[in-house]
Formats: sequence, C-alpha cells, structure tokens
Amino acid sequence: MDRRGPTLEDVAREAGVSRATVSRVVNGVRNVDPGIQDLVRRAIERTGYAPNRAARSLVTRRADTVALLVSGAGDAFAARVFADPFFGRIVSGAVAFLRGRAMHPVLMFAESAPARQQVVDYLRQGGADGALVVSLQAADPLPEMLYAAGVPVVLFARPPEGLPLAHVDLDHRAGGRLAAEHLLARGCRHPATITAPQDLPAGRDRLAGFQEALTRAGRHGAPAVEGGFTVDSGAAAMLRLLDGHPEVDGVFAANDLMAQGACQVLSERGRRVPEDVAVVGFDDSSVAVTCRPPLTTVRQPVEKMAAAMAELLAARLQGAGPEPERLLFRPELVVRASA
Amino acid sequence: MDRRGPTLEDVAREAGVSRATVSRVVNGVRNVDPGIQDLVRRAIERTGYAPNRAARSLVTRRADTVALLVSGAGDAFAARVFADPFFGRIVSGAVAFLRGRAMHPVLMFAESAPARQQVVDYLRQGGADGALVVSLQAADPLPEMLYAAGVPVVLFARPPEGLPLAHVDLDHRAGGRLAAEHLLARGCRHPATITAPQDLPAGRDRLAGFQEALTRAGRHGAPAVEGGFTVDSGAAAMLRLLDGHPEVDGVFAANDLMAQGACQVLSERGRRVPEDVAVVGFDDSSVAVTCRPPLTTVRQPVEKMAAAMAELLAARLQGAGPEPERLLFRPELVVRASA
DNA sequence: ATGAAAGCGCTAACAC
DNA sequence: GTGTTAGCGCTTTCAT
Repeated sequence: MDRRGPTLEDVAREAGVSRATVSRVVNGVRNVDPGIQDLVRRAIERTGYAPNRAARSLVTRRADTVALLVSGAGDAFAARVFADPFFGRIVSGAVAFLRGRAMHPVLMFAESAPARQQVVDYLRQGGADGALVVSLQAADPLPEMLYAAGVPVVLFARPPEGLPLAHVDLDHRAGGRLAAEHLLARGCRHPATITAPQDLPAGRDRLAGFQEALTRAGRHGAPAVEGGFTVDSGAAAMLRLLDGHPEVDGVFAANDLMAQGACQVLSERGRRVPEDVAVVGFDDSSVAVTCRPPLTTVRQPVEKMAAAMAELLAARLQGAGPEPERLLFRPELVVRASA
Repeated sequence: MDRRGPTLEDVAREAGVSRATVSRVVNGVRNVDPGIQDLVRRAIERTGYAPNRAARSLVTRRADTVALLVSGAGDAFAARVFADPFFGRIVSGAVAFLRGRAMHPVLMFAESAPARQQVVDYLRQGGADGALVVSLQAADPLPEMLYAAGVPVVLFARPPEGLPLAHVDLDHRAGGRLAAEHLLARGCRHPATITAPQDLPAGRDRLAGFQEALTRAGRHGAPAVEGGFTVDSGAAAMLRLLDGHPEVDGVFAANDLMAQGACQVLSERGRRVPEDVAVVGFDDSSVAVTCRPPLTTVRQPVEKMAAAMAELLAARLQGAGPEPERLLFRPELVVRASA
C-alpha cells in the first residue's frame, strides 16, 4: 500500500540539477536550457516520476479539477440518470471542453441530503476548483449551498429565484412555440399537450410557449395534462387526454419519454401516429429515434450548452470578473415520422 | 478567486488551543477533553473552517477518493454510457457502499487514448487512491496501464488474460443455461440465439451455457447469429434467423436491447411474442420493462456486484494482502411476458 | 490530555 | 538560465 513514488528531489539528483529546474521542466516554464530540459526529461523517464497532486495543489491553491454535479433526489437516482441520454450529452459536451484545458472532470451525484453535504464539503475542501451543476428538481438546495460556500458554480438551467449564479439555459418558451407551430402547420385542429412538472420553470415555459403560439393562431384553451417525465406518466396522461378529449389530433409532450408513452397508448387505442394523432416530443433523446414511429421533437443543443458552461466556469476560475453570466440557447425542431 | 479560507491555525487561535488539538478534534481522535472538544467545535463553527484536502493528503498519502472508471471507445461515448441503465446500477451499488466510508466516489470516462492517459495520470498523481473499472471493449488497454502504474484496481468482469487483478464477475455460463432451460420448459422445440460479440469472454460464456443446456436436453446445433449489443443489431440478427430458420420458436438474445430489436422484427413479420416465438433477454435493464411485450430476462445482481467491487478495493486500500481476489455471482431469471 | 516541532512534495520569489 | 529558500496547511511523533 505504500505507493510513495520518486519525488522531484529524486529526479533532480538523477539529473544533476536542482528541484526548481525539474519543476520548471515539468510545468513547461520557459527559460530552461534545451540541453538541460532533455537531461531532466530523461531522468523523469528513468525514475518514472509523477508529480504529487496534493503537494502541488497545496501551493498553487488549485486542484485543476472541476466537478460535474448531478443533483436530484430519490431512490435509484443514479439508475434514473443513467437511463436518460440527456446527461450523456451534457457530460460529453463538458468533458470535450475540459480535456485539453488540463482540467480533470469528475462526476459526482448529489441524490440525498448526506450526499449533498459530502459533495459540498469536497468542494469547500478544495477537492475541485468549481462545479458545473445539473439540477433535476425544482427546489434543489444544492445551488444555494454551493453559493453559500463560495464555490465557483455554473448551472445548467436557471438558478432559483434570487441566486446570482452563472448559468446556461434553453429558450424553453421558444421550444413550446416551435412544437405548436409545427402541429398547426400540419393541419392539426385539436392540439393538446402533456406538460412537464409545472413546478419547474422550464416546464411552465414550454407550456406557455405552446399556448402562446396557439393563441396567436386564434386557438384557445388546448387541453393540458401534467406528466412526470417518465414513459408511464406520458402513457397515463395520454389516456386521460383521450378520455376527456377524443377529438385530439395532435399532442405536444414536454419530453421524449412521455411522447413515447403517448405513442404506445395511441397505438393500443387504435389511433395511428401521425395520421390520426400527430405527436411532438422534446429533447431529441435516443428514444426519439428508437420510438415507433420515430419522434418529431424539439432539440436542445445540449453539448454546446454544456461546453459553454465549462467555458464560463473556466473563465471564472481564471479570474474573470465575478459578475455571473447568463447564456440563452435556441431550440430547433427535428422532424421525423411522428408529426 | 482567492478562496483561501480559515486554517487550522486560525481555529486554534480562536479556541485558545494548539493546532494539534484542533486536528485531533477534527479527525475524531480520542484523548481529547470533552470540554475542549466543545470549545474547538464552536470555534470551527464560528470560523467556518474546512480542512484543506491537499494539505491533508500530502501527509496522509491518501486522497480518500476512489475513481469509478468507465472505459471504452468511440464517439459520443458518454452518451452511449448514459443510455444504458446498466451503468446506473453499477454506480448506485458502488456509491452506496462508499458513502459512509468517507470515501468520495468520482466518476471518470476513458473513451480515447488521451483520455485514458489523463485518467491514469490522475491516479498516479494520487488524485484518487484506487479505481473501480468497468470496461466495455474486449481489448481494453486501461487495466494493463493501471496495473503497470501500480494503482489498486478492481474490475467489473474478468481481466485480460494474464493480468492478476481483483475482480467481480457474473457466472455468464449459468446465465446462458438459465435462458435455455426456460425456453425448453415452455415447450420450445426450435430455440435459437442472438449472441453477444464473441470476442468478449462473457459473450462466449453465455453462448456456451446456452448450448450446454440444450445439448444436455438432447438438442444440438441451435442456430446462432452474432449481434453487437444494440437494438439494430438485434433486429438484423432476428431477420437473418427468420430467413434461415423460419421454424424458430424461441430466441435467447444476449442482452435486452437486442431482444427488443428481435421483438420489433418479429411483430413486423407477424409473429406473436411469446405465442409464436418466445424471447429471453439478458440484463434486466429498463428496456426489459418498457419493451412490448415486457421481457423475460436473465438478471445480473449488478448493484451487489458493484458494492462488492468497492468493498474489495476498500479492503485492499486498508492494506489487506495484495493477492487479487475474485468474486463470482449467480444470475437469476426474471419472468415477464415475452417467454 | 496537550503542545512543540518536524516534515509531506511542491512552487515561486528571490538571488546569483 | 539556474539554484536557494521559504512556505502552502496539515498530521504526527515526541515531550511534557
């Protein structure tokens, strides 16, 4: 268990120079004679030297690590997160940016009060220099905790009211409009919607945008049933919609999983998609492709957004002004078979 | 950006004791007067002290962090990983064990050569004390690299030939047998299989177990087509099976995604599942539930296995003998509608 | 039971 | 261009 390896001192001795010189070579500082650089590099090779992170970060006050926090609640939280390709896209985007910046991305989960506390402690103790956080619940205490701890943070989605935190977000309202406009353009006369949980600002915005576009087209009061982002909740909502409004010929589901649930119910009830009822999803997740029929859906530029988060954080860590920034992204419609 | 907080020294001054005493309180060492403990705790409260990880780990030579490495290759690797609930279960299991052990789990991806190198460096530099690794490709260089770097490692699945690394694994052969026996018990007379990639030991074992059970029952030479773990590959394999062996009335797919693909093709070809063709999957992933019909499938006790991995690693870090251990787990059959 | 003091391995002034 | 040196904040003997 004694993994103590060679130190700078050892390399210095081996190369016949001082610790400082080796340090300069390791950190790529100029002002080192090319010949000596070579000497040192060979000594590093021979000794198998690897710098000690702890020692380095003790003096630089940086961990060169950023935490990617996925926050939410509930049992089997990780299982749910991993069932949703959405997070994969966020991770891909963030990781892509951080690599090459010599910043190690580490993913952590904050699914319960103790887990949250551990994560906050980890950051307060300097385990990472800052955090990118993706929050799944409306009233998530994590952003506030991180803010209070003075940890540099960038959020995916709007921060809770009153918290001045940097963030990136989608123009959800525009997304809702996109869906409505597409359904109308296809000739739907009785559009309805399966909404996201309405305690989420994003959920309210998608609904508002949808209604706004309908209103603008002279249609009022489209039926709306609230779902819970899962396939089952989408199926249940579709059943209620069908029972209460059998004339429905177009449905906007606030995410793809619910859209899939809706499609299943429709097909069980003998309604063809899209001929009898057109369905539009949201997210362009992988189920949009595997769903039968493949889903027409509103796509968020998630990777770009995640990369932007990472960039915002990096800038902040470099000492850019502390004013929290905000970046808003535009959704686009991906047309497939379902609408 | 200067997040320098209060130090042990500050707390000591505030409490009117020495650094050493504060350190003892923080680390829960006995032999500290209860009155003084209180004093110190209050001082910590007042100052908002948080120990500095770097300083601590510099002296203890431990990061109190373990890396959860997901290794594989390809574009949008993270996206693929996040589409598969399997990883969620691994993460859940490992995280559940590590919490409460005061070990921070950090998830990292090694999807390309540079990423692999970064991850290995991170560990060599003491960013984490050890690694739990889940490898997705047959010839993954990561385990070997970690072994060479002297990093304590526990693998999910069998290590490459000749590498003496601790690991947990499923008895895949038993899984294949379970599937075959179930199909036979249902009365299938013409069972076939869609296999996992045969360069994976697990893939070979599942097939071998399947064939073994059939042979034992007096049935030889069941048709087998190799798939690639995806829905599409399962669909393609099912097509080939149907074309070459129209009499097939039972299919064992080596994972649930392929089973789903098979079900889709069967239904498109007018075969009812399970009446005309029974289908058994593998993994008991979330698609097993959402699939129509829901899949009968071979379940791995993934959470238990992951927790065991973490436990093995923890033991190793505590200085347990360096002989790599191996733990083999038994699969079980989950019966749903498809077979 | 508590304190004093010696480093852990590294970077960054500061001399030369 | 290179070496010397002073810490970074903490744990841990060793005295007391």
